[in-house]
Amino acid sequence: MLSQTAEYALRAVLHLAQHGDTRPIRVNEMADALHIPQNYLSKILHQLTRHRVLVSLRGKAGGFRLADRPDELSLSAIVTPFDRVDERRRCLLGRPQCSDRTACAAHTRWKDVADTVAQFFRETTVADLLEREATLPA
Amino acid sequence: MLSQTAEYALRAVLHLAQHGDTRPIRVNEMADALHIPQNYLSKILHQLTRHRVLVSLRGKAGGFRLADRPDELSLSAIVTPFDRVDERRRCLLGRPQCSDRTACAAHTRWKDVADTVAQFFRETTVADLLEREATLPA
DNA sequence: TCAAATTATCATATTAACATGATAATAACA
DNA sequence: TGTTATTATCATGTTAATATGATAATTTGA
Repeated sequence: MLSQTAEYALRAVLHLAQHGDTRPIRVNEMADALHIPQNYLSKILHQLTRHRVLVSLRGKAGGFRLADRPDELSLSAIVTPFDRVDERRRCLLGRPQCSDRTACAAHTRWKDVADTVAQFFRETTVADLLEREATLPA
Repeated sequence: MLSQTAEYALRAVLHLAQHGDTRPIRVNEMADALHIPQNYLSKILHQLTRHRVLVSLRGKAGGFRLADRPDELSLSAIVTPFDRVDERRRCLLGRPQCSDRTACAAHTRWKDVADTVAQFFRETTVADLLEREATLPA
């Protein structure tokens, strides 16, 4: 469903939301904690910074922080720099438009499914992902 | 959502369902009609034959036919040799099991979304895809 | 002002998906 | 029985995603 890269991005942002409220978190901290290749993660975090999902701080005591509150940050914002999960192609068969004579029953049903997926990413926030983590039994 | 390969498979099977009821259809016919590379399509059709979705006939007047009636053939059967859309990983974050303390609200919602997708492929048949093609205005 | 710690960037390697080209195996039929 | 048309298979090439390694730029603080 998601590329490796987008999944890394999600996991990294989630880590920041959980641990980054008092100080910036360094790439290598995250890479170690999440088992993601360090230089690869570095580029992903840089991308997220360019898309204003994160803020980066260089030099000593540097690292990354969330640019916004977790409840303001949708999964879509995190993922679209890598996977464009919103402008996902609607037609299962890759036909340019589904309004021609191929707009069959199944195509309509497929559009519903694709919309469900897109809506999930648009409407779910990082805060939603964290919400229950603490309250469930370990 | 689907790999290029799986999409080719779907389109080829659909073509067979529409045109293959009287005689087998050759690879090059399909490749031309659907704009799919011929040798690549050849391997895809071979795979589908090994998975008993198609039947192949060699030699003169050879080609491919559906192994079953269109209403017996699920999209899942066509796609899983290439994309395993059914045993899709449930956890968005790639965590091995979602029953641990990360089984948050959003994870549950994600599982619903993933199930919706899986169900679509399981329950939609080739016949469903064809159903309305003829009855809609061109 | 310089050393250390960090992100940013450049160059390259690896792997898998996608694709092409050529040949072998098989079946039909003149 | 041999020729032709077809699928099956083997070998190779291309491209994009993933990953690694090295260096530059920036910031902090001694």
